[in-house]
Amino acid sequence: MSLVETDDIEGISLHQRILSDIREKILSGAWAPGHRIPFEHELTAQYNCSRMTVNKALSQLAKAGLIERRRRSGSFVGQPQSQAAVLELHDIRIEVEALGLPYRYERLERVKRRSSAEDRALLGLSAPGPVLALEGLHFAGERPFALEQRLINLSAVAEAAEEEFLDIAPGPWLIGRVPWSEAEHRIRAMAADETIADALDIDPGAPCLVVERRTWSAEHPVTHVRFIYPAESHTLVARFTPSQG
Amino acid sequence: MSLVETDDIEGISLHQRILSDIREKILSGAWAPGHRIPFEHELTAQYNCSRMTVNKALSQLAKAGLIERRRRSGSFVGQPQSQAAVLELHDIRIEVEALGLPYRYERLERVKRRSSAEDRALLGLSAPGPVLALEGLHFAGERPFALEQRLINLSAVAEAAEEEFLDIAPGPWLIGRVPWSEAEHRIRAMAADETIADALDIDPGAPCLVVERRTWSAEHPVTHVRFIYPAESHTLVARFTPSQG
DNA sequence: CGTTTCAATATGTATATACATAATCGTCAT
DNA sequence: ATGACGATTATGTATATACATATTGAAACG
Repeated sequence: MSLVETDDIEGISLHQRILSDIREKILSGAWAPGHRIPFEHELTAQYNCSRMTVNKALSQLAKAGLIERRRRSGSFVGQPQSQAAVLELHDIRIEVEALGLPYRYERLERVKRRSSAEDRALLGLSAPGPVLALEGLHFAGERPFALEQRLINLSAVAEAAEEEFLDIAPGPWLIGRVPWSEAEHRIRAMAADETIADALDIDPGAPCLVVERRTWSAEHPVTHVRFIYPAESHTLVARFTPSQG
Repeated sequence: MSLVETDDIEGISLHQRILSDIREKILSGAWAPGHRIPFEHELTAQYNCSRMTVNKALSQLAKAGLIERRRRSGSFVGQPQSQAAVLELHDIRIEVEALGLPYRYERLERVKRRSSAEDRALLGLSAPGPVLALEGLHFAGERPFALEQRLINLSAVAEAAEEEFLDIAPGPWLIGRVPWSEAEHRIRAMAADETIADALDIDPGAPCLVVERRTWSAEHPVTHVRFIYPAESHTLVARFTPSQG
């Protein structure tokens, strides 16, 4: 017999099989939260493999949050999975073009200023500094599709100060330039006030979907953006399959 | 010198350090998409460690999608990250209790019927069959917090037919019983109609956040639920870090 | 009875090694 | 040129081993 077991009949590696066996037990409810799963040495015997192989599977399950491991005590099924879903946030241009409509961006306002207290709160900045405040409209055909209100931290993205953003949206511009390491989204419903209703050509008080995003690059706040969609124009879609395969 | 290197001064393991060093290079833009990162044997030399240790770091980066690995060719920085965000959808009870308010669920309606065409469209069913239609209110203190409209496919969850759901919400009940393998969410804004406004004790036409979820268990549609939140009562939050830390 | 100490135990990380597998490159024959 | 083929190379998976570390449980001690 060769040193390396080749039970690899179905094209999946052994640690993957161990991983999915255990995941199955947990997701099916056979092993309830808090249940102690077999020790590494027991699985080693059960699968007739080395501890390293078992360890690889269990480490991955632990990283995914499905199990919790405690030295000397063993590994336990984690508490009810928080219902996390992967939310895809497409570029607005892509969304509009997916509707078969011509896309256009139009700048409404562009102000360079020292950050106000409100600016700093939105960006998550502690010290004052230069910011760029932008407002623009995304069109689908002739109809306004979304209003964008954005702050850019010029201390983090100095080049943005030179850019006019007349008909290119700041989103794509930033993506090409500043790699982001972290982002936070807030999604809510809101009634359009006079200004927003005017820009989006809807009735004041009409419901809107608001998506706010804060972005960091290596600990530095980069931008805060608020997209305001008329209720009819937008639905976010999120698909979810529990824990990676 | 001991067999195991103990450069573990800062409490992070070596493969973790290698991983975050490389991630840093990628996120900072120093290594652009398509750039070939050093071979395992080069990193082995650079960090003065074994190939297994380097491999562990690179495998994790690959699983996270930050790099792409090709046999015989090497490992390459992946293409621009798709803007996916992890959206946490908590149990409503948890959310309410996090606000420090007492939680209560109250059933408004419960109808068992043969699925209508609309029911089948919502659930994603092709053939007719029995369904349970539920409507209920989630309270935070004395105020309505969310209205829930739910369909349960009784062909998939027969036990639900016997349950009254008078003051236990169908969500937690289902989670304990039916493991779900897939879910789809739709999020949008909507104006409250007469019925909804009445139930939530808000003005007709007031903006609401609507979260709809369809759930499958092993290919079978299980349930469709629509949560309707008054705009003030709810903000979805999604945090995102490209590739886990 | 409470506390300290110590051995046992399960996991965490790393090593050196072995073989498998996929892709690429150069060589050689057609 | 072109295509077949084998050598080379980088990654993929697994093994056996070694030592670290946190935590538990029991024994020893005051």
